[in-house]
Amino acid sequence: MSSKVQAIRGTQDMLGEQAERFQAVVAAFGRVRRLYGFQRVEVPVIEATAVFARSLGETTDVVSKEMYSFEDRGGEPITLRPEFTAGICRAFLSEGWQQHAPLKVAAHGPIFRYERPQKGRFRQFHQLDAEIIGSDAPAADVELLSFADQLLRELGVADGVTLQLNTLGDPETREAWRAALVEHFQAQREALSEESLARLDKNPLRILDSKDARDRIIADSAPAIDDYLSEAAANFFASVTAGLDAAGVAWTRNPRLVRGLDYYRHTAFEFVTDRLGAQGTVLAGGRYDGLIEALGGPHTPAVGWAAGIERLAMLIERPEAERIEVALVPLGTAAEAAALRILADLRRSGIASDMAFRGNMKKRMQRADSSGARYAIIVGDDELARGEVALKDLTSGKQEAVALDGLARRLAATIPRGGHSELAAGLADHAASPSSSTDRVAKAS
RNA sequence: GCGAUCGUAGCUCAGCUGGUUAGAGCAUCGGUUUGUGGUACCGAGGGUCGCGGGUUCAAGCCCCGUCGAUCGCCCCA
Repeated sequence: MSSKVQAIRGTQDMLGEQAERFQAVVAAFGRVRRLYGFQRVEVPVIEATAVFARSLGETTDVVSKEMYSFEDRGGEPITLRPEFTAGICRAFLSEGWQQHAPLKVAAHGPIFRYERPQKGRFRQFHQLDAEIIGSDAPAADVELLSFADQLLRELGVADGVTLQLNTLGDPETREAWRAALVEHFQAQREALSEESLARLDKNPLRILDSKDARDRIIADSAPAIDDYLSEAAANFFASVTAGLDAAGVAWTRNPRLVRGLDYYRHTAFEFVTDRLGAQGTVLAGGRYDGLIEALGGPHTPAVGWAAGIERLAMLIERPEAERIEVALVPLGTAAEAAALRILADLRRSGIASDMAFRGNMKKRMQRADSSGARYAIIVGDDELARGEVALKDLTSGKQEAVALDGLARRLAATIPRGGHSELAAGLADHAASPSSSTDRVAKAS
């Protein structure tokens, strides 16, 4: 294999079921996004490295070791986006989108991180992303979390997933708590793991979610943020949780859920599953009121989340495979020309169809069958002479002669329009029953 | 960056303590007189056993390296 071309480590090629799962996640995101009034936004995959370096704080491991950075031919430092948020905030500033604040936007696409691949973790992966920029209201947090919650419900993964919620408070709260934590850990530093000793200098909050048993005892007895919350911060968090309760979004408090970077304020959350090993976080986000300032903009409060498409795709029920409705089976050269005409008519009428044009009739019928089509249209010289075709129902095996004239129109009336009306079909499914799509999968399998 | 396990046909795997021309199922392609699919039967193609080196009379099997995969650690914006 060494002489053959191969995919870059940590990238993936998807076909068939994998691609269908991926597409199902994106389609659900698109539907729910519209229900919540989030506009679709498109931003570049590449940005000036400074966009991410400044938003992430220049020094961290994240910036120095885990970004795909390079110089372009003009010598400009460029980075493949390691997240959506910084790029969207940059666009918010450089495109003058402040005039639209508060701005509700959603995006999805490839994300790059130079990491060791493992389960549900790739170097090129894909995220869904939602942001509300320019609102300091707790209602924005609630809105965003409701969106996330409904998305996971519609994907059918909500049952195995819990929303863990915490507050990091306002800057004063955060500083006071951080100082108390450092003091607490310093006092017992001999008992900490080596990793946590390093964290003590770099990122003390992270000791709270250490997996090491030695750290756990110390972390569990660490001071809780609740004792340091300012009145304003406490009120903010209370509004968020009350809003979630009112909206019927289930949550649990996780006082050890933290974010390392200073621009995070108030709400932090993760939707977590136990079904993906060490990579159990399926959707995560929080309030980042300090980020836009870090990019050189005016103080602009904002909240957002991102979710890994691949991880969600692994969790959902297998989606129904895409298939065509009608397969044409022409017999002979004259018939093939006629069949091409019929095929074009069907497709223009919105009926997904294809043609089997190789092999003898048996092979062609086999191909028609394995395409998953509901009908086969058999076009032979006999039929053509009479101005008809044979329409065979591949489920029942019944076959009848049908006039060529108006064939596409007749079929269009009985066959649901397929292919390019996925969004409408999805909405219809949802209206009928939230679980209808999984029901169909169950029946099909 | 670190550790563990793994790497045989497109896919899932078999290949006994190292011993002739490396197998199966599925898939693909063709055939059972180009007019009828889901079954059945016959046949074909497809592998320098990830790659490189070493040990040996002999390596798919043992050793080293390398690349890749998987799972975990670190990290997780």
